[in-house]
Amino acid sequence: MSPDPTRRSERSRQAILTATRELLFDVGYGNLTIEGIAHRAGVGKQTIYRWWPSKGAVMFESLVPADGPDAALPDTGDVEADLRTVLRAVVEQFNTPHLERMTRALAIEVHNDPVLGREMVERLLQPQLELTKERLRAAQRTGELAADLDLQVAVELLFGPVFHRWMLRTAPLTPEYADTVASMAVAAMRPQPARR
Amino acid sequence: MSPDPTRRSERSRQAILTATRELLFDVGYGNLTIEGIAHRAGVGKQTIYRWWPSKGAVMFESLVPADGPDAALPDTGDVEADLRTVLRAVVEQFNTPHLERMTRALAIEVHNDPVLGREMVERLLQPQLELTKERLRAAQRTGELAADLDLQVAVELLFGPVFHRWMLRTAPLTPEYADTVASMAVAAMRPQPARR
Amino acid sequence: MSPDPTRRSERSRQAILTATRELLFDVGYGNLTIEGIAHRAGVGKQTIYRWWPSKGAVMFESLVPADGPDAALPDTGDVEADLRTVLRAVVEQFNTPHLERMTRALAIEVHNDPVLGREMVERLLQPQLELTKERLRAAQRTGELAADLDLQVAVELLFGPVFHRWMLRTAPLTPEYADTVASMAVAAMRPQPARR
Amino acid sequence: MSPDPTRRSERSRQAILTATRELLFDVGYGNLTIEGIAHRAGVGKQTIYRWWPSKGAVMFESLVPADGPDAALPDTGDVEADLRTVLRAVVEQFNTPHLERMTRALAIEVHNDPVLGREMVERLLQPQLELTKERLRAAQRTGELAADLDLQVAVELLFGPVFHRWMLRTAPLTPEYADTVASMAVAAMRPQPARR
DNA sequence: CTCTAACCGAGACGGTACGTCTGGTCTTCCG
DNA sequence: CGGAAGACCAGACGTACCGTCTCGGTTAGAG
Repeated sequence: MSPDPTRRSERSRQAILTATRELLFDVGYGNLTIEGIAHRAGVGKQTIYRWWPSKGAVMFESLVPADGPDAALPDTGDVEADLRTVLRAVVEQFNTPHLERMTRALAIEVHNDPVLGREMVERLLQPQLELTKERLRAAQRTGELAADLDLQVAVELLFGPVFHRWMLRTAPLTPEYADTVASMAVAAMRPQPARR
Repeated sequence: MSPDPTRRSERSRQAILTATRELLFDVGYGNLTIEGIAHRAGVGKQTIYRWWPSKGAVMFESLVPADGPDAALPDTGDVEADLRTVLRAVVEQFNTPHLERMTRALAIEVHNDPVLGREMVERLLQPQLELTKERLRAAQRTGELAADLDLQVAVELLFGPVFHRWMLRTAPLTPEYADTVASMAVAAMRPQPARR
Repeated sequence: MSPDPTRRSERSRQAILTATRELLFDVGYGNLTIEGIAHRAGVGKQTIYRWWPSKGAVMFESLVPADGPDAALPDTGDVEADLRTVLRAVVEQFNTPHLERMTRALAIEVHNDPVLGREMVERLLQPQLELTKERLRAAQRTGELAADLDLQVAVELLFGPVFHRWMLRTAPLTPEYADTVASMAVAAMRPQPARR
Repeated sequence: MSPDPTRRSERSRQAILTATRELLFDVGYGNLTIEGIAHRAGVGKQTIYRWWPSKGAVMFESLVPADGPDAALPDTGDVEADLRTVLRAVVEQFNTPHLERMTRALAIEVHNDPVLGREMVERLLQPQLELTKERLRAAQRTGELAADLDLQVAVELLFGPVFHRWMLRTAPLTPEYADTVASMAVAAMRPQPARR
């Protein structure tokens, strides 16, 4: 029924993924076409349709990192400082033009196609969030952060504001902004003293 | 050069905007076409192209509320409670299927077209954020919140986590989640005691 | 439903028919493509599909003569001589390379598509046969040919052998062959003396 | 270089020819594809390309009769009667739907591919014509027909009209028509008395 | 009775063309 | 003269086949 993966040409696969990445930079996601990818990759259209169900799926796979195992976050003993470092990195990534293009393309596909979107989030985003959660867990153990903190909420408190500003372009994404968000989020995550 | 707006047929304009809204629900943004809108509205394509520069612009205008002046947020004297109410309303809106569809369509267009996106944000989002900021200002005056709080950061701390979870579908958007986010954000916004 | 012929662009129509004729000569019927016609004519594919149901229909229309009213056959008073003239003309036409190409293309379409084939035969062939029948009728009136001759059979007796040899390439099509066929066919069409 | 015929799988060969014949009836020549044949025959495409140069060649071979040596024509002593029998048989064959389909497929290929066409004519048609010529020769010996009759012309005079009517569908192919053509053709072939 | 070369089924590959759909522009005619 | 209607050029869509090319797995004849 579905094609035999052992017969698949790795050569063509790589050419398609590379061409997709290049075209994404050159012409943008809105002008990305299957025909364009096939032509640039020197490949028949059917070879794309045989292995991917949609344009979004090709783009997604073309952007999945070759995934060496993600390095753990730094742990200086000061969780707030470490999270500032993380958020500054995120902000920098959002400010890098070609990474921004790619990320917006992914975001559009997340909105367009829930199924594919879920996979993108799981494969591209969750591993990053997981690293952050790991650092937060360590901070819980040292008592820097509240023991009963919901870690999923915590990462959203950290990254949500940055996403919001990036997506909606309501203000510039600066390193200082990253610091502010990190500080405030950590403030909310610390063990709350008497209050309550 | 550009068409004379006094000659414009209000009848056609309304038909186009209504047809756009209906099609957005029926077929989704990805399958929304200018031809489809023209046909459903009983209008020539040229009439659309004459008055709007792009598909996104038509959609945007079709979704702009008839804008009675937005009511101010409630002020019970307890800013945290009031913000919980606000976030619960946002969550409910994100959980209403046809509003979700519309919002995702807008989000896609924000990513696609920065110029149009800016306008959308200004006309549809900023007024809502402004109301929230107003409530926060009141809370600053009563001393509930820190006097030096950056209000733009504050609203992002409130709405960012909800956007993040909605956009990426990482976990269900529940009223309890709204409460948690509101509480934590407010915790970060209160005057910080000795610390610092 | 079907397109409004009053809106039709005569410019495009002529460009398409001309391009079709040229391509028929250049690349042959087997390599004639709709895309090729559209490109050569500087026309969108849809403009072809809007007005013609098939490749054969375009080709057919491109080959229909601008039809000034066909001149009558010569009448020298000697029907056999006149028919030799006619058959020699047919043979010459079959021996002209680009006319042969066109005629074989038409023949293929006659076999392929009975409906279109019928129309081709009626519009392209029948008028020629009718002229011949007219000449035969005159010969019947002068007593040269049998009064009870079935004219449809008569024209088939004249042209059938030539078609046969042309189609099947069983032997060269020479003027002498035309003469022989004309003579024998006329012999069969003359009033048969005692016999009967 | 070219494949070793001793290794050829007779099983596959037969499966291909059978599948071709079946598909010719089922879907028609225009919709006959190599892939379809391969699939129906349970055979790889390469096995077809290895042994035949073109679709037409496969079809041709699939239609070549198993050729027991063709029986001679009847000889009742009355050449006109015998030829009526022959032409009635031809007419009947043209009126048999699946034989008609096959014959039109062959005709198309004759027009398309002169080289293959020549082979088709030689292998499928000429043997039949030869039998007819043999009968005509016998009639020449008995004096029924003119001694100087060109036999190639003679068979074309007999079969040409029938081909013409069949190909162009200008009128129904009836047994009476066969009789008429036979009678007139024979009239033209008899020794011409004084006339000329 | 192996060994090995060729054929075999299968089907992926780079391509071409199909017929359809939509985008954005241009043209015609109606009110 | 604006607007409905829709034809126009352009070109991407996803599908069907083309003819070539691997891939293992028989299979048959030479050693």
